[in-house]
Amino acid sequence: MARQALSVEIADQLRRDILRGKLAPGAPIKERVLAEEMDVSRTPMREAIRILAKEELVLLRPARSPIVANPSFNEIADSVEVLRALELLSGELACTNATDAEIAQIRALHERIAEAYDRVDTLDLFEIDMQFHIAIAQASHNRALSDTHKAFLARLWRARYLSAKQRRSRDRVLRQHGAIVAGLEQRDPGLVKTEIAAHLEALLDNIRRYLDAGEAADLPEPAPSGMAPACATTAGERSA
Amino acid sequence: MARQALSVEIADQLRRDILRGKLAPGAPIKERVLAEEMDVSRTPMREAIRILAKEELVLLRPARSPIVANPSFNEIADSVEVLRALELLSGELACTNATDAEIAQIRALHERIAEAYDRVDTLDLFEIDMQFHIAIAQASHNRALSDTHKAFLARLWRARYLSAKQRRSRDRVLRQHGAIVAGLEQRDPGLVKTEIAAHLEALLDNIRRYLDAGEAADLPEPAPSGMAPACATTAGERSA
DNA sequence: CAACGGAAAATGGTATACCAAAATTCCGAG
DNA sequence: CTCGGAATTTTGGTATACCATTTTCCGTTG
Repeated sequence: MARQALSVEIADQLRRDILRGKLAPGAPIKERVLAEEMDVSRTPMREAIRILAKEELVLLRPARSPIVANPSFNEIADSVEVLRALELLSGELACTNATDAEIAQIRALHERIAEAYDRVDTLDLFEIDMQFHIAIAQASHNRALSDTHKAFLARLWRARYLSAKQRRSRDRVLRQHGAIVAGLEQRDPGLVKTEIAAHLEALLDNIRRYLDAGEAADLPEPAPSGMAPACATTAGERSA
Repeated sequence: MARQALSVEIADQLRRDILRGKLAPGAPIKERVLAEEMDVSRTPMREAIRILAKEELVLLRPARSPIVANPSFNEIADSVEVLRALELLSGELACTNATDAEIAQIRALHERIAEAYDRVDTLDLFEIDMQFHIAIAQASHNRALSDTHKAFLARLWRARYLSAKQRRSRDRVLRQHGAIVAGLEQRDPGLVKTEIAAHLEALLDNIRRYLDAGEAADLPEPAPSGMAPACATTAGERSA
């Protein structure tokens, strides 16, 4: 028996396509078409779509094609607010529960980010950044917390990725990461929480700036109603 | 087109069965058998199981029957800790964002609980209690928050239900609910947060007490139908 | 008698066929 | 030329059949 792989694999692929922009926000997800393209049957494709729906990367509409989520800034801000609460709790718990080895690993990730910052592709850098934040959540030794935190990170993946792509805050990011690590090493919840809050505040600022710029420059391509043809276009681009 | 109903309906039914104890913690969920029993095909049954898995009411195991979740006290405590963070944020935001009408509705629910406390079935009372807490989260006007909060409430449904069934804390519950409502009416985040924290602290105490008593009295009743050996085995592994 | 091995049954994952509702298209009336 | 409605097409939901792996249990063997 294939170890529960196919639908998960499909979900991973779809997620990548969404984040890379191959499937634009607002574009419909036609399970039949995508299943054909990926050469799988509709059943695992359906499951994959459900997985992404649970991550809020796609929106399920009753009796309609699911569409790629296209959250407004306010919706993103709401998610960031929840993420902040989760990360603050993570930081606090990690100060108590993390092992020295875990903290050392978090520092290692921080240094890996610093070392790679100007060297690697944004997406790769972004992956390491995700690991950094996930590692902190896991250091809380609270599975419910780290899982939920991970889910929100996934949900905000696109927004965070677009923010990271700007690369306008190298120094700030590294400084804040460093401060968080230092706070963990000193087991100082206050310090950790302060820095995490500042970090997320800056993230939100970055996203706001990007969306403002994007609106002016037609970046977020709203695709509200007239995207029926856009659908075909996007689907066509997909195979390219 | 059936409005995406069947799998959701099945999920609701399964959830009820789980919470009512018809499907004991640790019992395997055989999609074929259950589909037969409910007279539906395996496809929507599968989806229903995934829905419940996402709520962490059932555990998906690779290449094995899913089983009804049987969280340890520590796992429940972890979830409650996250729930607390979510409810604290909800309360704080609700003080700023809630409309007067929403707060009035929350008060109405509180009074309905007080009125019904000694009159109705535990499960019914519990439903109203859920509505009360959900209403507060929704009053935050943060969809990501209220949705996540709702998910955790669902995840903790069984533990909270078992706690509520004891009915040992009528006065405390009503007093705390009243204080939360008062805090909202005064738009006093400090008061609201204090009371919510106390409320959840008490919940956790209640759950701990129940589980302690249950362990002594063999409460986690083994599976009713013929899957006794598998149930015992799995449950044993789980807690280990 | 216990331990091991293999055949058979059971089970979850996948593919496909069918159905009903919704969206779209197309034709005819005004 | 426009508008309305019916037929067609499209699409998601459901049922069922098939496959691969896992589990179970019995017979063999040391």
